[in-house]
Amino acid sequence: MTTQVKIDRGAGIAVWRQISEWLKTEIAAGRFAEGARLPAEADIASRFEVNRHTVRRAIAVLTSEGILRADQGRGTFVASAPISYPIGARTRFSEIVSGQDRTPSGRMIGSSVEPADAVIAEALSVSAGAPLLRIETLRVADGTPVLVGTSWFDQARFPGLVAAYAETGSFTRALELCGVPDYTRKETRVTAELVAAADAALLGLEPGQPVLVVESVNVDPVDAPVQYTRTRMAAERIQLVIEN
Amino acid sequence: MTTQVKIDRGAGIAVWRQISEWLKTEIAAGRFAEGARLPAEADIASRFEVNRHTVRRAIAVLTSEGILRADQGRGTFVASAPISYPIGARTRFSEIVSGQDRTPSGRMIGSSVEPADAVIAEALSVSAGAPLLRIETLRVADGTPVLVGTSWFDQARFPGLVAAYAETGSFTRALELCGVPDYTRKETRVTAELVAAADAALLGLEPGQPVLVVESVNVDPVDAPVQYTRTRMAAERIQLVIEN
DNA sequence: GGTAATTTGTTCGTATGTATC
DNA sequence: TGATACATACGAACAAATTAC
Repeated sequence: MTTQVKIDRGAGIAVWRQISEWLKTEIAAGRFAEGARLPAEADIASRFEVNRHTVRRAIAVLTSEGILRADQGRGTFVASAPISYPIGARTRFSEIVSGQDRTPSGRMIGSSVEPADAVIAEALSVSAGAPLLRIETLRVADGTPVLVGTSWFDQARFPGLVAAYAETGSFTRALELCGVPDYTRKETRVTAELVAAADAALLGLEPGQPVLVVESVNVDPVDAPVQYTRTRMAAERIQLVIEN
Repeated sequence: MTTQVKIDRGAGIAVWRQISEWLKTEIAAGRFAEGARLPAEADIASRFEVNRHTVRRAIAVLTSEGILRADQGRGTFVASAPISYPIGARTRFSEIVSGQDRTPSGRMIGSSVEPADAVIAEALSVSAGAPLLRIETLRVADGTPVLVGTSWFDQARFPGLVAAYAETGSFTRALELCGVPDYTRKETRVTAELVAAADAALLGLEPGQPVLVVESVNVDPVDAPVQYTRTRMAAERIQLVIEN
């Protein structure tokens, strides 16, 4: 049963908007399944007796909202549902992703040693200017890049961390090797920004798209700060979930 | 004492980037206080012996990051720190804002009755298509618009809610009048999007700026869903804080 | 209230360095 | 080596908004 919707011209609502609303409700109602291909633009156009450009405009706004995904030459598809990313004391990327029947992976983009700026020094309880390890990582779920993260560690405390991370590919295990048996997330701050050029390339995002920026501090069992992380997440592919 | 910094040409780092880093560290070090006016572009340009365009580019990246704020004719200012918005079971806008020595206010933008779409019906445990009250609000802190929220309620359960909200200006008190003595936040989902045109006008944002989108469900003391809210927050003015 | 000075915003044009093929 | 594309940097002039006198 497809809802019979007519275009209402001269109703003060642009035709492209009426079509985009129709598409939205069809998708929300599940009549176009996740990942399904939409009818060709020409078919939608003839169904509503409008020009194909009108349909294109309707589709364009939904792609910019991340609801649709248009691949040149292949067609337009209902975007896959965003990954739900629970924010809690024991957030671990790989566990979250595998819990949603997706395959996680990740790799180190780079690492360096740099002096602590005022904000990070405060968060890690080191003096400003103290040398910090910086590790840049890219996390992927089911082949789609989802987030890039920058983590800072006190170099004096964890001299062997970069090697340990390069070997294990996991902060949890790398920190174990460096004598931190467990860690928990203490505070999390969330904002949104426009994607930086370098991140856009890594995440496969168009410039001008929004990213969620999550800054958090991980502490060891005795509550000493261990890791400061700034994560940029492709907003259209992820949804943070806070349970109360 | 202002740090003496020289521009290093031919060092592989663009001049505009060196200036933007310099500005960033000056601000982080507190040498330009929050709300303070920066030297005029022309002055910074002559201080570093570069073109004004070069300074403008440095300033542009910092405005896009929300660190600076440029007003034509007035000058360029260090942006005020974002409001910290704790997400918890008892989140109340007015308490959060007054707790940070800012003056909260708000007004109702509009209200209507509309049939429940699939997602909201599920969240509010009503059948799809059931009539819902939709209330649109704008929240302001210290004269700056911070967020626009759309809330949905089951009309059958709260027929007098719009009037109660219009009178009290508070969901807490309006729900009290409708027989809900207290409510708590059950689940919160966070994403980011580009601001919609209508919201941009309300929030005083440029089109193309990111907004944090927070969707949440409030439940009454017996855990029945009462209110579904979709809030759009000016990302540059707010920071969500999740304590663990 | 009017005017000039100040400051950011916009649009031309020109030249140079850098990376890629 | 040359051709090309792109980002960077400079210069000049003017528009638009705000402030100071």
